[in-house]
Amino acid sequence: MTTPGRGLHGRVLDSLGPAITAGEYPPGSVLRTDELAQHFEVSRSVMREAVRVLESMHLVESRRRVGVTVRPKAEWNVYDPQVIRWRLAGADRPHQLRSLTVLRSAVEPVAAGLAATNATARQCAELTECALGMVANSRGHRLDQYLVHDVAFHRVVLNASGNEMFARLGDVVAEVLTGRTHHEVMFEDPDPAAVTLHVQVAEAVRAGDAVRAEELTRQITVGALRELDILAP
Amino acid sequence: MTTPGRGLHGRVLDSLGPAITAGEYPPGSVLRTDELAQHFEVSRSVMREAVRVLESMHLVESRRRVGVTVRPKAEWNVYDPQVIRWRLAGADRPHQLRSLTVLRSAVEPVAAGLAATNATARQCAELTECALGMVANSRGHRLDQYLVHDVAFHRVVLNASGNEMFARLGDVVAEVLTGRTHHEVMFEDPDPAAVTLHVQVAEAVRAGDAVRAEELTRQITVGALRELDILAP
DNA sequence: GTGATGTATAAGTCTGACTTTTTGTGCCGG
DNA sequence: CCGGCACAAAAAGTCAGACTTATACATCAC
Repeated sequence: MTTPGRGLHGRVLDSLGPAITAGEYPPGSVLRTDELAQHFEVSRSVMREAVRVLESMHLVESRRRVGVTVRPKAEWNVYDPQVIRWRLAGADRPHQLRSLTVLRSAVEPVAAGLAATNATARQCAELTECALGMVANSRGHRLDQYLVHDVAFHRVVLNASGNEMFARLGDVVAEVLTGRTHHEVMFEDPDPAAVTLHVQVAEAVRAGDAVRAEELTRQITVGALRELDILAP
Repeated sequence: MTTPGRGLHGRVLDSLGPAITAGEYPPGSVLRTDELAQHFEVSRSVMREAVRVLESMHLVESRRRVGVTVRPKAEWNVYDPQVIRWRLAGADRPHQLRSLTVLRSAVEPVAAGLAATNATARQCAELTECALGMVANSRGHRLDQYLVHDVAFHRVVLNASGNEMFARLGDVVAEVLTGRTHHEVMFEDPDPAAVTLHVQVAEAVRAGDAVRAEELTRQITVGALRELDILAP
């Protein structure tokens, strides 16, 4: 699904990044570049590049005469897609999934409202296409195909909003939806009400009805929150 | 305000990062590590570390036998605080400010609603303190002090939401508020209505009234959107 | 035209020596 | 006993150079 680490430093990151985000090295821990290089059997230059990347994600801080110290969780760049993937792959996956779903519930309705006024004809067409694809695969345990269209749907909405910050959350939403399907409720068919809501959102966007698109999307995200027991049913 | 680049590679980034985000090297441009190293008068190792960081921000892609190519804007990690700062310092500052304000308008109301149910007594106290500080400095061209309290206020709300993704947007909001004060309307005193709204939000959060806190904060963000002519007055 | 082969290129890797900053310590004087 | 100052050790930071590897592109055979 995700491109594995390019080059040696990438493979080091694939191993060290998840270890840090998983709390294997608790905040305040001090690592030394030379030891890490030995442990991963790479040269110091490669190790230094890996540390630089971790530093740019605010996962660690490198200081002279001290070493590489792990920063407190609150300072991590939690919007970095790489960090998100590492955390989703780790132990606090459920917690991460909740945080991201709450974020979705704030962003997606507003994005849908903007999409209603900004979407191009092409995007409207894609939207209805995705919605139809969801309908077509909503019964008979065709969850894989359903998921593909669901992800595409939300991606188009975020892109159509015309706001680059929203657009960049497409990957995040994709991860959340995929994670939910593959780990929570992969047995049953999707909620028919949710499917209907997606179709209606597509209609509202096409009709340019911002208020309606926003409200309908809010209902979709409310459903997502309920699934994770963040809201009472 | 922001920590300048630590070490040589940091100084290279301070120069190269803004150049890329400003479009000085348009997407698709190919740079070569050796040339860059010469240009910045640093060794290849230092240059490589800088490129690695840019790569982790998805600003560039490094491929063998090709060089370092600048990626299209749509792929940049626009949530990276460093990238945000670089862009705010550059030419498309107005555009960036708009995008971020729209993001605020989506996130902050929801965050305020959550804060109403999750804020600790300590946080409630801080909130009223900030609000009072805003009131005290809302007249007589004391914009600097007003700004300090305004930033602190929104930071507390985002932290009190209990959602780590929201909390991490504190820096972004701070940049937006600071940017607005220092470049848009720094002559006149702040809108009295906005000041009142902040006080009322503090009250609502303290009272645990989530719906009211959300609605009031929505009014604040609507005001921010109007200021940038994103919404009609 | 298509496919195999070769080659030049730029990134990737490694090593070792050297520099610089910073922390901690220990000595000395007060 | 304490405060400050100088010194030494430790770890990151920097550099230069040699070597390796992947790959785009051109060339050639069919």
